[in-house]
Amino acid sequence: MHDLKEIRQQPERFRRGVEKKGGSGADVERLVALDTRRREVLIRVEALRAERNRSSEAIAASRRQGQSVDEAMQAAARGLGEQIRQVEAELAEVEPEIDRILRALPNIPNDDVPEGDESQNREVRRWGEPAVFDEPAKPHWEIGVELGIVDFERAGKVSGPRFAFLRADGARLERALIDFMLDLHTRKHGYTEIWPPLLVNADSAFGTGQLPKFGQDMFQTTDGYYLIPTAEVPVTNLHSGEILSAADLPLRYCAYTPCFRSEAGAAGRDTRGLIRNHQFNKVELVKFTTEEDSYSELESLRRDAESVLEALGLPYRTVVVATGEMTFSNARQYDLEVWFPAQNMYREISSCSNFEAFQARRANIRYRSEAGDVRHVHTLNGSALAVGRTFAAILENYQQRDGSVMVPKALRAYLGGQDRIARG
RNA sequence: GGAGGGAUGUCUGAGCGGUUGAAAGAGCCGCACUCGAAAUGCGGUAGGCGGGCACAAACUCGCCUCGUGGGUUCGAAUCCCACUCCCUCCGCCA
Repeated sequence: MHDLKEIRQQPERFRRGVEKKGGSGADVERLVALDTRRREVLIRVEALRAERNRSSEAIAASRRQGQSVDEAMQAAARGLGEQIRQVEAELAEVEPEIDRILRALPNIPNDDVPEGDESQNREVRRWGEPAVFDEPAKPHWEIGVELGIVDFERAGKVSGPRFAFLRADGARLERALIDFMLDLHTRKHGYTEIWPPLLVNADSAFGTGQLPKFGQDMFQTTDGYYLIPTAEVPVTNLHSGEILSAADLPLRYCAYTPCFRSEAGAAGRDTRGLIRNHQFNKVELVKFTTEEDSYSELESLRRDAESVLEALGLPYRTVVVATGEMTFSNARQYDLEVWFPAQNMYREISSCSNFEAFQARRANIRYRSEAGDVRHVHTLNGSALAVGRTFAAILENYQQRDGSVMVPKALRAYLGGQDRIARG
């Protein structure tokens, strides 16, 4: 959510920014007009309230001196109350409309973000050499099924499309990846591990920006909870409504959770495999910091995510995501894309974003600076990594001619020293 | 599910119709003492919105806010209603 005062001061900047993010510039213009109207009415209503307060004060003063209450004074005050009620009704027309528009307005991109659609994403890093295969590389869903470690058919029977069972070494590999990532971030990168609720209320979903516009992307329970689409939601809202101390910043959290997404609107895309399932595991990094530090924290966050791929020996590239492909709430977004040999392309495995104060305003997360003033924090988060996609990338990049899959060295300790997954 | 208690500022915690936007303590900031620190003493310290000011800061005036929403009243932290959340006990249960 934006600060209405900032929009008032720089309407053109917001209009352009919102349009780059696919929002409506007309909404910004409407907001400015409504804001002007609101302040006019507010001045009137506040003057009336001040008058009423003065007369109530006068009644109180004369009571205190033991004088009897002046009927005329009371009647006048009552009349003021009626006038106030009328002007307040005008406010009640304007304010909900301002609120409605403001809450649905996307964040605006930081200056350094390339404009345009996905094709304008700017590569900033490329790491690792894609392996060369004698025969065409198999897709991970074939490898996994042939090894007996992934089962889509039975998942279809038990749940439906876009689900998977993992079995034996598959289930162990998934668990090993989660442990490996958590250990890396908590021991080497200084994050505090969190195990959050997997169901959240509507306020929390609003705080991070899933609501009001993207409710259909989440699974909702019959009694008003949402299954989290990412740990970002509960972990960012961990400090909602709080005023943190500057001395505590930055706060760095790390959380493994299952994530649930309805994938409404993704019909027909990535219907096979582990890339786009309704349920997947993810290790998420979340930071709370100051506006001075948030962009350097974004760089280190991105490095922390990249280090997972490097430790696992998976070739990847990092792109700055162009304005048209960015999410609703963020101001700058890096995507990490891992190499999938069977598809012969890099595909997203992590998204690292700086939300600046956008989420902090929605969730009301502030801090008291050393100077003593209260300001909104900047929030950041990034996947490090999406576990299901990492699992898939390992199968494809480490596949052997005999159908087995080598285990990346960094992971072997988590699999009791096992260096290969073969048909069992 | 049943019975009861509670929600106040950065935190703990008083207040229970009118100088209470709020006692006290802690924390934090400033100053004094000190070579420095600790300890001690003195002072300051809620948030939001709007006006004035050419922007901003500072300053200043006003409005709103004591879980949320509504009501009673000239006037509500204080009374009434609804809701949310937390705690205790009982029941049930992984």
